[in-house]
Amino acid sequence: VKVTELIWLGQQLSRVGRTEAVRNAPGVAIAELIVMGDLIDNTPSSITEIAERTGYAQSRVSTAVAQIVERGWAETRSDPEDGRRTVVVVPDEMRAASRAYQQTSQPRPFEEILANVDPSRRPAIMEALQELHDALRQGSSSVVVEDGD
Amino acid sequence: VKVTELIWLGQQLSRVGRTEAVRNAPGVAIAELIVMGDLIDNTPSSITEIAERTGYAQSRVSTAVAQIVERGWAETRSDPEDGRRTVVVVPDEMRAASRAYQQTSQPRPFEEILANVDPSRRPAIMEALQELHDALRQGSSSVVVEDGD
DNA sequence: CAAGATTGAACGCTCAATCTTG
DNA sequence: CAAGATTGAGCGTTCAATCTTG
Repeated sequence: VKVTELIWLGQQLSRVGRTEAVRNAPGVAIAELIVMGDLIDNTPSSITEIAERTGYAQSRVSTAVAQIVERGWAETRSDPEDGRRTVVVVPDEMRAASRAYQQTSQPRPFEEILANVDPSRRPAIMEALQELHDALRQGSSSVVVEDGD
Repeated sequence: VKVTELIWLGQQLSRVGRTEAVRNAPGVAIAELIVMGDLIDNTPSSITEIAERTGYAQSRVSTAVAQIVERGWAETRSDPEDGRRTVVVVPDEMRAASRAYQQTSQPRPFEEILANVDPSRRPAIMEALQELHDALRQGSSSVVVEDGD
């Protein structure tokens, strides 16, 4: 894999995902969805923590969280131990909704990505993507919420 | 893999690659490098063909090619069969230089990506990325040049 | 007419700086 | 002082429209 291939591949993957996201949630910025996904998988977090995990700039996370709260998808509270920190809390209903969504419209973008892949190889590819995702995320020291149904 | 995870993963992959590319080729736009990589792997192509394969907008490819030619990395010729078409030709020396480059500085960005991956799984992950790349590219009907040394 | 060049608006992001406030 | 909000400049890209030219 060449460096340009890596860049290109990354662009295509996020492009396909982005197209799907825009279809399902028109008018919602991608950064908001990424932040929501991050919040769903983690314990209540400060702006800085979210920025570190997602890789977005602090200013971007700050505005994204503001929009998320405006949408009623999460709440912000003051950290009782450090009043300066804004802790973003996502209600469990959102986690449940997210899980429900996964089961219905999961296939679409992955079908597109795997269209030209040998069917017998598809599970291995998906598994590799998941591992890669988890490993990269781990690099940002995230704490995964074991989200018991 | 959730849709937001797909988008995030894609962003990280291209971000890591982009950082490496900027380090090695400061002042060169990413789109130029992607187009160069595309040209190296394909027979001489028109602007439209490059745009279809890379997924970049026609206007972006047009300006990127202009800059590439200015750098002396490729030449444009008129298609003898259709004077309207601009055929972009990359000299074999560039292919050789690209290959030489692969062998030297290949490791860097992939080290970073695979840092938190179980070492025994790394070959499988890299293989999966290559397959995925080739499959997605195939979707844009590219003609790979068998680049005999 | 179709291929490509060119240009300008819009978008989303980063970066950097500044302001507010525990 | 540090966390976060806010704002503006800069960058790269898409989109859409227009112009040029075989």
